[in-house]
Amino acid sequence: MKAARTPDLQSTFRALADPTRREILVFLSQHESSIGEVVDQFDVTRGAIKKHLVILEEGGLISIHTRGRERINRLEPSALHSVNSWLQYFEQFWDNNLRNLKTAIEQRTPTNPKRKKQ
Amino acid sequence: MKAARTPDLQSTFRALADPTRREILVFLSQHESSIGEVVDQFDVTRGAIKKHLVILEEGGLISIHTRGRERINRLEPSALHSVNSWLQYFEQFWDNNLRNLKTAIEQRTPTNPKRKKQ
DNA sequence: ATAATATGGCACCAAAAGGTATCATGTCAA
DNA sequence: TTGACATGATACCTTTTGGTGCCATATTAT
Repeated sequence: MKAARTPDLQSTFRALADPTRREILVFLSQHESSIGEVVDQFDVTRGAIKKHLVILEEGGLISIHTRGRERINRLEPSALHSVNSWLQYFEQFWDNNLRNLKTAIEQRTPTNPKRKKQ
Repeated sequence: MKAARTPDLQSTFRALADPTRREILVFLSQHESSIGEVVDQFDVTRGAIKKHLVILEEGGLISIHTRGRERINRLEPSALHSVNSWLQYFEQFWDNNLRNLKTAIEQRTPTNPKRKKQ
């Protein structure tokens, strides 16, 4: 019994880097689909879609289930959790950024001679 | 006057897809740095780091400011906002997923002591 | 001015990525 | 059984990517 392997962050980010794959995810969020149904939505060959689906599965973003002669592709949104966690680290900075944005905007003078050298 | 151009989602996702670039972002979150200072942190040549920084800038994730003969690279966490927004669409699904996960987990061998938060 | 420093730019390279076409295999329906 | 259907698996191609090395240019320190 193969447990849904936990993908590393890299394979998930890699899977998300392609626009077609992100569109596939949106499509699958609306209804799980066979490969053929996915192919019908995009202007590339089945071979290309197949590759995308494999990469999405490697990234943990979908799961593929056999149903007769079809393979049903289902969104696995929990894989986005690790991405979200990674992003959350930066939230503190973008909060600061929003706070400082107002003062920083017109103040283009290099008032930051921070020079840390060990 | 060139406003900080709003990068499209694709260039941001693309910038995030490389592990070295993600590490650079973490490094820059701690202190803005010249190119040379970034180079010192990684085991690749300056040319490679330079390319990474350009891609990060294209993704809106950093800004590059000239200071004398140096180029100061500064984290621009606000670019992560668009990524975050994209992810948020899927939150509804992964909430469902969490809800179903609980029942799924209880029917299986506890292989994953991960806490769910939120 | 001159040398050291910091970076830009370019040519080049191997590997990965995205895509196609083709053939093979498993499954369903008649 | 047999053909149609859905997919798997390859081989192949082109472009992109991540990387290197080298030379040019702009600043800074002496």
